[in-house]
Amino acid sequence: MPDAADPAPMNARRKFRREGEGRRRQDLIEATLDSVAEYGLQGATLRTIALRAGVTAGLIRHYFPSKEELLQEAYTALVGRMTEQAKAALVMDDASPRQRLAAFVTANLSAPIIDARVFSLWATFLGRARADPALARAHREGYLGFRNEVEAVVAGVLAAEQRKPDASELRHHAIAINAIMDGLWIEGCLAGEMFSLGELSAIGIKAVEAELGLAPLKHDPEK
Amino acid sequence: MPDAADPAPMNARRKFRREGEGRRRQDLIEATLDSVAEYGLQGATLRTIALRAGVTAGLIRHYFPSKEELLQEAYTALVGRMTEQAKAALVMDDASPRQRLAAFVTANLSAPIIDARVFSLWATFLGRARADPALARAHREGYLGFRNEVEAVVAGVLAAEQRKPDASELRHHAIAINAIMDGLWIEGCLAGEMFSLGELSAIGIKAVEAELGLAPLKHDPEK
DNA sequence: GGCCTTGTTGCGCAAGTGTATAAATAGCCC
DNA sequence: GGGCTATTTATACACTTGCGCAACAAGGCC
Repeated sequence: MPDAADPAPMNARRKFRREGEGRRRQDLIEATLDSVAEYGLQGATLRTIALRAGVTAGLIRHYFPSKEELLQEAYTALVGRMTEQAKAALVMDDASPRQRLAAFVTANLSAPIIDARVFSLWATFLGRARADPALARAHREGYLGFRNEVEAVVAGVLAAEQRKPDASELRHHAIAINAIMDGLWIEGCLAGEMFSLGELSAIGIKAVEAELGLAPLKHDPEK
Repeated sequence: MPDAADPAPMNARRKFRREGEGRRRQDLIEATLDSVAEYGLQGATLRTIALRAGVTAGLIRHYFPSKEELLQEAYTALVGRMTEQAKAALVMDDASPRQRLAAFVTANLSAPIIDARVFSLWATFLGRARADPALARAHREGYLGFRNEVEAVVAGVLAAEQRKPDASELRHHAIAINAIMDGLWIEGCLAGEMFSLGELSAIGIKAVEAELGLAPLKHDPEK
């Protein structure tokens, strides 16, 4: 039976469910971030992304006019989530400024902010910032926003210590502390198993307090 | 005259010069780094790289068995050059330990180490470290090597101050100082125009000295 | 100067890419 | 329950990619 030309409905069309636009877009963005983290920008093809999202490639075009726009939105979502998590550690109103600072440092040097997948995404996208002004701008805004948060926390700590830093001094402290946290974040993401639990936080807190010239408070809480 | 089947030698074959293997490989690696920095890993195609190196794409296969090996060697070359430059600032034997430390910090926060192109490459490759064990290992070795340099310099400074830190304390200092320099390096590469000349070095030196608990030496060199 | 090695070119190929578009069907409205 | 429409699938297409291969010529050697 060579060419049976079987008209039987053996080739059934794939079943599918309709989803709301918000849900689909969110799923596609998440699948995009997953694919980029795993395969890089080159390996994150539309077909790979669609497969991970559980749809077919053509559908992506229905929600995003081009692949570039999808990547753009995915990066925006990533940056937004990162800054949101970072700031979340600051909503402890009943603590002393110094305690807030320590908690801020610790939060940014622990899960879920210390995360190899997020670091891969951060590095992958940032590698293209030099050639992509939109990426560069998105990063710049996120960076300055974060640094301003740091500066505000530092100002609170110094005020509680009766110190009156001028704007330049405050800016330098914020830049340095931001650098400390960035550097430790990278080390934690890339080689987390090299550090014992809480070690990075301890190093970070000590370094930040040294930068600010805070006397190390030991077992004696009374000065 | 439709199909003149012109056998005339109008299609001249491209002229070329033979180069030594070392020179060609080096040129190809440089062209690869340029392409990756400009177009990303996705845009750095064999044809793009060959064009920049002034050869045809096929030749690359003659020196590198696959594109992946070419990228691998390019990254190795990049890391090697970076660490080499970083260590170059340490070859000043006639300086005090503290001066050596300051010079080390300054060198790592100035050109040519502060460089947007190098940062793009660093980030691009590191973004794939999670999925590529070879990249991860290359980075790990470079990082540990650099941190050991830092630790050695720190040990020298503290010894000159009559201080006897234990291994754990020394390690923590090295991790923190490494983080400070990494963080400031990133900020300088990504947004160099936001900082005045020498500002990053000044911030870095102050932060490092604060981390080590060194008294800020002002106009009075005598203690 | 002619030969011989091999660095180098030029072209082809199969696989995979993003995009375009027509056909189908899921699910809401009445 | 029967249409209507927008979501989703499926397929086609032009193009690029990394790689393979055979012809070619540059330049050292005798």
